[in-house]
Amino acid sequence: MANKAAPDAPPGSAGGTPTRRYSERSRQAIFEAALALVGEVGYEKLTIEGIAARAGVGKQTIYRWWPSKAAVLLDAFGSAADAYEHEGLPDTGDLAADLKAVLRATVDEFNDAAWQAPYRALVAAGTNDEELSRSFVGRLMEPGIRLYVERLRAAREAGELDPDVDLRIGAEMLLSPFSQRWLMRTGELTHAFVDTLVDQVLRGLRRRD
Amino acid sequence: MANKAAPDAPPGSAGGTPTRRYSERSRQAIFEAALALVGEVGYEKLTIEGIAARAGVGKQTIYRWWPSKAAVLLDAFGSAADAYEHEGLPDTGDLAADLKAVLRATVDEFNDAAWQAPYRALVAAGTNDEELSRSFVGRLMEPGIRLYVERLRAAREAGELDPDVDLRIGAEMLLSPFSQRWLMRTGELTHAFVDTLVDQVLRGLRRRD
DNA sequence: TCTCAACGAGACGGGTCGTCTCGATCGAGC
DNA sequence: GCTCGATCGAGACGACCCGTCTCGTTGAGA
Repeated sequence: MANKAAPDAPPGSAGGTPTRRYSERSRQAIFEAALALVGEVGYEKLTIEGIAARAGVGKQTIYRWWPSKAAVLLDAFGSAADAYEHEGLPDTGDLAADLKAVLRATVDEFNDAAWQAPYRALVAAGTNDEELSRSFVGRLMEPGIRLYVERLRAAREAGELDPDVDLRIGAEMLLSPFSQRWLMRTGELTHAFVDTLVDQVLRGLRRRD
Repeated sequence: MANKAAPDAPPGSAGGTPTRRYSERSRQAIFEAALALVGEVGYEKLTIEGIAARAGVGKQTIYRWWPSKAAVLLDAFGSAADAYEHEGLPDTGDLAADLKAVLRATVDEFNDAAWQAPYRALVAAGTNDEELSRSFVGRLMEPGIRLYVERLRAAREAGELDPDVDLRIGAEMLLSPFSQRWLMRTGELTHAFVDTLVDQVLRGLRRRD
């Protein structure tokens, strides 16, 4: 079954299909309009008509390629995220320091207002739409989680972590309290918080001497 | 500033204001209609008009008391949740067993379809609406988190946990991976998962011998 | 140069929004 | 019991957005 949230990119990605017609200009205009508008009016008041008008595009052009405003945002966000490809977490040999550095940077990123509106909008939409959330998780979240799992695996193989540790759950112990605080505003997102979190999580994962 | 998501309950709670007029029948009918409808058509297609029609109530009666459909759901959910007051987590002296028992029960509860729609809807709405999310967290989530913090505190005072442990973050290490999996569907919610999670979290919190 | 799908633009019926206006209903105070 | 006034159920109203459907127009592929 085709992933309705990620339609074929018209001219890009040399697929098997002959090729769609021109549209790249409209595509970019739609992404920019969607991201700008969701920041201005919020997700609830974001409309397809509004995006089309702002992008200088016909409504049909949007309806032709995306099934919902959430799908437009997902593509817009994914297109922006693809820009900086993941190159893995740093590995200086000091696991705690590496994790703290990355998570501190992520704190700053998540406290940036420009980021918040579209990202929150996507999570919210995915909460109520299972298919969308699967696309969202698979495209934007899962790769990030795997980076942490891999960094933990390297530490385990270096003898730093207990061999019996469940790496996936270990990564979730690091990331979920973080994203939960941000998403549901159950607590502040500070450098001190991630430092304590990293220390307390690693205490449980480390090999006993 | 008044909490717009939780208007004065008309006849209940003897406040300073003289008293609102009768409405309890309508109030209950609105809650029942809202919860039933959100389960049938989902949050996106839930409308104020629909709730009013189903409850046999004028639209104005809803608009008079609540600012949005999310606020109606929050009150409906809170009113249902107030029914079974929290009486604290079990304390048999075996922390791991107690936590596993409670979290396993919570797994079953969260896998219940009837629960999911309104709860997801509220989280989603709160994601995009800061004030709503603060009401939601304060009224429905924070009390639950505190139960875990208190159970951990009892264990720490019994000498089971390290005295330096941050209880709040400890509780989040237990609960956030859980709710994250449920909310964003990043993984399955099973008894085996919570068992491993509890073991792995407690490994880090326990006092070293 | 010709062809034809995608394009911008916008008309269309249907539905919901939030506000407003009706009598009717009921609690509070006399 | 009677008056008073706020809330009640009901629904009309204009505005907006939905998703579909035409229009000519544009531009890439043959």
